[in-house]
Amino acid sequence: MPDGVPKKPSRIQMRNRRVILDAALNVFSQHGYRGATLDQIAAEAGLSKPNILYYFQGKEQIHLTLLSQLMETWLDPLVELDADGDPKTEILDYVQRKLDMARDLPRESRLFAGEILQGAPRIGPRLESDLKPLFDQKCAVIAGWVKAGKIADIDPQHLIFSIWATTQHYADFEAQVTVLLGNATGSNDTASQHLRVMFGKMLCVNN
Amino acid sequence: MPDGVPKKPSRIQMRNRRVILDAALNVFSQHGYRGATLDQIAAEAGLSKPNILYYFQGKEQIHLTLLSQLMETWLDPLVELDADGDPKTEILDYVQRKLDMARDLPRESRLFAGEILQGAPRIGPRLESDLKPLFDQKCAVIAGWVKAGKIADIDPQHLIFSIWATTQHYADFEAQVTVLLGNATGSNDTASQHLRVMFGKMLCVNN
DNA sequence: GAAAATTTTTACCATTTGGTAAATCCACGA
DNA sequence: TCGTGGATTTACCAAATGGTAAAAATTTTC
Repeated sequence: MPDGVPKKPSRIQMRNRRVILDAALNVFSQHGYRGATLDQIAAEAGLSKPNILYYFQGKEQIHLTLLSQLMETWLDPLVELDADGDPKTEILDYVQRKLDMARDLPRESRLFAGEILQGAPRIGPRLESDLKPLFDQKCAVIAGWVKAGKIADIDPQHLIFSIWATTQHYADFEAQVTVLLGNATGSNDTASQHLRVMFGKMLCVNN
Repeated sequence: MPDGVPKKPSRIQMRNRRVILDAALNVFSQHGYRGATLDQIAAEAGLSKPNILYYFQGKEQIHLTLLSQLMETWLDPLVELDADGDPKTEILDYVQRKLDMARDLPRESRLFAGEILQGAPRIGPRLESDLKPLFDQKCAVIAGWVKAGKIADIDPQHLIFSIWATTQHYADFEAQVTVLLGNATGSNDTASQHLRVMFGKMLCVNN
């Protein structure tokens, strides 16, 4: 059986892979792909550099692994958008899920933002193969709601862009947001409330 | 006069500084601070690396110079927001100016986004000193409009965040937008129309 | 408990990168 | 046209960086 079953990873392999990926997520999300170094990742993971390269083929593979894992998580909230649900509720719930994700997974949000910002040099293909089909499908769903007069006449594509932009903003531009809000108050769900009002009014059929 | 007047720069100095900064903007906006190299900048500028270091003290100074110059341009559209104008018009025009800037200066938008994404390590102080006062002032203006019942009851801070996020999205996430829109049609002002409708409905007092 | 397999460390290496010193080139005013 | 000061190149350098080979340590298996 010269190449058949990849052999299941040992406990120690599982643990160290997780530790390395978590450390790499910290470093990559903060410094970008080129700004991150294997030494930093190794230090953060509490392992030696050669030991890291025992678990991953190289720097690029670590980055790619992170992006791949992230892609699934990233699409989840949109997958859940249900064509058979109440249109306004479905969209507002989607906004909330996206905002929750930016809150709970800011490192992932920044990792993704950094990759796209640089022209998606590594994840580009998966945008086409994974993201675009889902995007087109959900745009069609929303277009159906518009045509049926269930929500206001709005361009589905740009609606989704606006949802992404406004929700991810709180993770990706956190440094700026923190400065401007004075980060004193528990302004946590002020954003949630604002976005709920904003998209709520936008979808309203009257006026 | 051992240190008084800095002496006015020659034509060749003016030209080369501009050339270098333009090249650096290309490289920094595409690869981030650490991802950019002096060799890349030199190649892009058509100069040798030591020659670049003849005009700037180092890599960091080039980056800082770009960010400083950018800061002014960046704040301009918000400065123009007039407390004495028609509230809805003022805000919608501001959205349009921001969107125009994302269209005309995508490199600058990405440079800024990259810096903030990494925690604003170099421009942080100027967020406090330059951006925050202006932000607070304009928030007060908008809050006044809200209190006077001239626009809907909306949180000024988060309104501005939403405007920044949605407009800059088209520059910062261009790689993604291009994939998802199929970049075929002249979808240039579809975004403008969408944002106009979106923020227009949001500010509407009725309902 | 010894052999086999896996994991970790030590000691490197080639390349890249930001930066410097000094020699050379060149424009331009006297 | 010649000298002078600014502009440019050549030849480097030390540190950092991604990565490797092989020995040593450790765990697992029989």
